[in-house]
Amino acid sequence: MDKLTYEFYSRSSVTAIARELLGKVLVTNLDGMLTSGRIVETEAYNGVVDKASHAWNNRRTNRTEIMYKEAGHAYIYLCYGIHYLFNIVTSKTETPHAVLIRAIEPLTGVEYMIKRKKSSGGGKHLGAGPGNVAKSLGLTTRHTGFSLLEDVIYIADDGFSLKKSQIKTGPRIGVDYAGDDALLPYRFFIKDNPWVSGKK
DNA sequence: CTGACGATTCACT
DNA sequence: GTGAATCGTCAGC
Repeated sequence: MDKLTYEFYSRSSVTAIARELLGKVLVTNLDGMLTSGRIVETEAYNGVVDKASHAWNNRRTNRTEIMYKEAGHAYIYLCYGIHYLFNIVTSKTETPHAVLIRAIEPLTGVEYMIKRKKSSGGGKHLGAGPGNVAKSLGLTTRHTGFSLLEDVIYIADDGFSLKKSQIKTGPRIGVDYAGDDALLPYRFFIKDNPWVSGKK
């Protein structure tokens, strides 16, 4: 499997990157447990001009600083005090674009994913929804700043390809506070894939 | 220092 | 469909 490169992540179109991440394989090798899943749903966050982004209006804080760094880093943060959400930093340094991984189809290490979830193991809860993705793969805020160009957390192309007709777009989920920007078609997912989270 | 709240999930009615 | 869980972050004082 070919690992995605800095050239892939550093392009200026965050929406193109989010679309092209569909079908790729997200791999983590943490605590001696190798787990991976095929990406089936993503969302793009378009930096300073996107009200739904943490970096909207060039907001810089300790938390968002990682988004201003170079492409190919992991940005993971705690949401609602309970769930970790996994993002990939893209574009050039000082341009805080990011792609949120919303759902995966589990491939390897499924037994570890069930163990990580402890309660109510198995089923669609393993990969559908951004909180579940991070949970199953063992990702927490500790992993913010990790480089996806190394071997602990990375995304690879295993040759799986999608037809254009299999890729669907829609408005992002859970960002109603962003006004008009909540309507942008920045959510990308694979048509008819059972692992896509389908709330709201 | 304080208080409000979120790129969510799940159990329960 | 509704609401609780739960805590780091951020703005304001």
